[in-house]
Amino acid sequence: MSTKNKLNTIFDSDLRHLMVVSYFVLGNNAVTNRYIERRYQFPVQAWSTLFSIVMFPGIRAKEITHLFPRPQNTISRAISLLATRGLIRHQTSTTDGREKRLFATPAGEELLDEIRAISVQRQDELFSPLTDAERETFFTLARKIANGPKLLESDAMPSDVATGKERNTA
Amino acid sequence: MSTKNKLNTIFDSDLRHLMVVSYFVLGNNAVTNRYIERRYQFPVQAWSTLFSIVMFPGIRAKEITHLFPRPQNTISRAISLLATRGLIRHQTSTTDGREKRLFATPAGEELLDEIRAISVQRQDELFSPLTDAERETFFTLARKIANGPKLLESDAMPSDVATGKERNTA
DNA sequence: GCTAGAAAGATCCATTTGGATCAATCTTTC
DNA sequence: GAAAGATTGATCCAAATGGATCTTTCTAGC
Repeated sequence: MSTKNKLNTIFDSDLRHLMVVSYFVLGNNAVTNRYIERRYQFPVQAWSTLFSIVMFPGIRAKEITHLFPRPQNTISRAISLLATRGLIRHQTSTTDGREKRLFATPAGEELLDEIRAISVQRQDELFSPLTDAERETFFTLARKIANGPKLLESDAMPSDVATGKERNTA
Repeated sequence: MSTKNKLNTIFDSDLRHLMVVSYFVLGNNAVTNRYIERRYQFPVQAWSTLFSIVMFPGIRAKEITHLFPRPQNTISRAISLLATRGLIRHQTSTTDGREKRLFATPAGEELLDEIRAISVQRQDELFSPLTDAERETFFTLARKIANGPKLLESDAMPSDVATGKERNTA
């Protein structure tokens, strides 16, 4: 049985909906992450962070973790890397001394434009098997899933599950 | 502007197709990975690997990297972890001494059944915003994308791009 | 049947990761 | 207005990651 047939078998199984999305996103991430890291010498979350800051000048680090679901320290590190490179600057909020408002520098905006253009090309490439109408259908459905209440809070896989270790001693 | 509105703005941008999928997969992965690691004390790729082995008895490590696009050493480590736990066994191929054929033990099959049942529940939960018909439409389109020729080989983001460092010295 | 090259899988090691903790600041309650 | 608790973002550190390399085995060409 060839690898292609094995993939088809998986995509016929009871977990097919989850598997097919995992597969294409894992595959796409491998391509995207390698490219961004090699070409720009920073992790992909630095690009996500820069994107957030250019789109929403004055955004706070905490909010970025909600736009791109990554751990807080990951975003924190991306911010300090971008600041070191002179791509963003931060200024402490006047109303709350804990908050740091983030802004892109001209160099940051310029770099974002470049990466963004390449990403649009990548998007076209990735979705090229679909017609325009199909892309919109896919997008509409994906957006419904993204808005679902159980995306980040699961009953099936609760975040406070007892660990294997604890279960053994119980 | 609230975080919810920011998300909607992103989902209205030129990168919306990529962003919406990234968003829901990153979110789902956070939930799934944390659960599997906490509950079973192994990384999520160990479950992917066990799944592959139960589905396809005698599969080789190399093939698993094509079913779940992860680096080769990641799968190699998952295999040795599963073997240590007594969940799988390997036997060197009679026709090729380099190949190790992988098989699940009864304990491995039992564990897979358990995780698989939970994963099906998680799948239902994640896709609950869609009707059954919408789920099938989404699946059909996602499968087309997964089968696309540019998934793992990109023109927009080629794997042999010159690094930032090299470009500076050129 | 010998040698050069390719392929499978294990291992090495510098770097990254993310849960946990910490310091600073703000809010609430009495 | 003092103390307890919550929130933001930085930092710590043990563990995981993944590119590169190594070993073993197979294959091709002569």
